[in-house]
Amino acid sequence: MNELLDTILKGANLEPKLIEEIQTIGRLKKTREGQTVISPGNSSDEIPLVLQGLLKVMRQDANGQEVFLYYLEGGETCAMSITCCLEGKISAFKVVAEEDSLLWMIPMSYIDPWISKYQSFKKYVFQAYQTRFDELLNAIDSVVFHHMDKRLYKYLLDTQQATGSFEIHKTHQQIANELNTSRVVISRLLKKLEKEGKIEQYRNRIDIL
DNA sequence: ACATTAAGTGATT
DNA sequence: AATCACTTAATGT
Repeated sequence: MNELLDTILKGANLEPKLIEEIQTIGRLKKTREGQTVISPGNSSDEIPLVLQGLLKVMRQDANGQEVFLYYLEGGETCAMSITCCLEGKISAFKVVAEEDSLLWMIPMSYIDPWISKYQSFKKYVFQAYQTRFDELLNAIDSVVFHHMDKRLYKYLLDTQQATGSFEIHKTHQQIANELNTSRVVISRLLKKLEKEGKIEQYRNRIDIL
């Protein structure tokens, strides 16, 4: 029934037996743009694997302040939520659909057994984790050294990469919220990027050159 | 034409 | 880099 899932699993170098298990055990979930997939607190007992579309992973603090962390694209799964669920802890992450997306939801309870049972799954998880870890280190650097300009530019490039479009349809205010800064700062930095010839600006829209 | 929302700017901390 | 106060520009009704 699901060719998408098929091609994604085949591309991930997983054992045929595991692929079978994933196909029989998971369930398909459709999310509309803007819909929350995982929110901190209500510990969902399922891990999303992105089949199609785009998920946005954010960190949320006690005051409800949100910071953009990274995107999850097709074939990717949330390494954070996997490690969280292994520890039985509630995730402090929020995952929101950035576009209408198709997800394959896998019950948490299967994750741990699969890791011990399947070498390929262990590799898959660790690889996902490694990638995120490297990214987070970079993110920390940017925050600590107050490089908002670099953070912003990286955010733009990430968005372009993830959506596959050179047009970003967001307001300065929305971007400011994602990076946890003020609109004024974003406006100024975008202006700078525009002067440097890296972007073009319109209302509700930024083009990456 | 008027109201609303988005974006630009100078001054200040 | 953040905030304030204010201006200008774009859009909706």
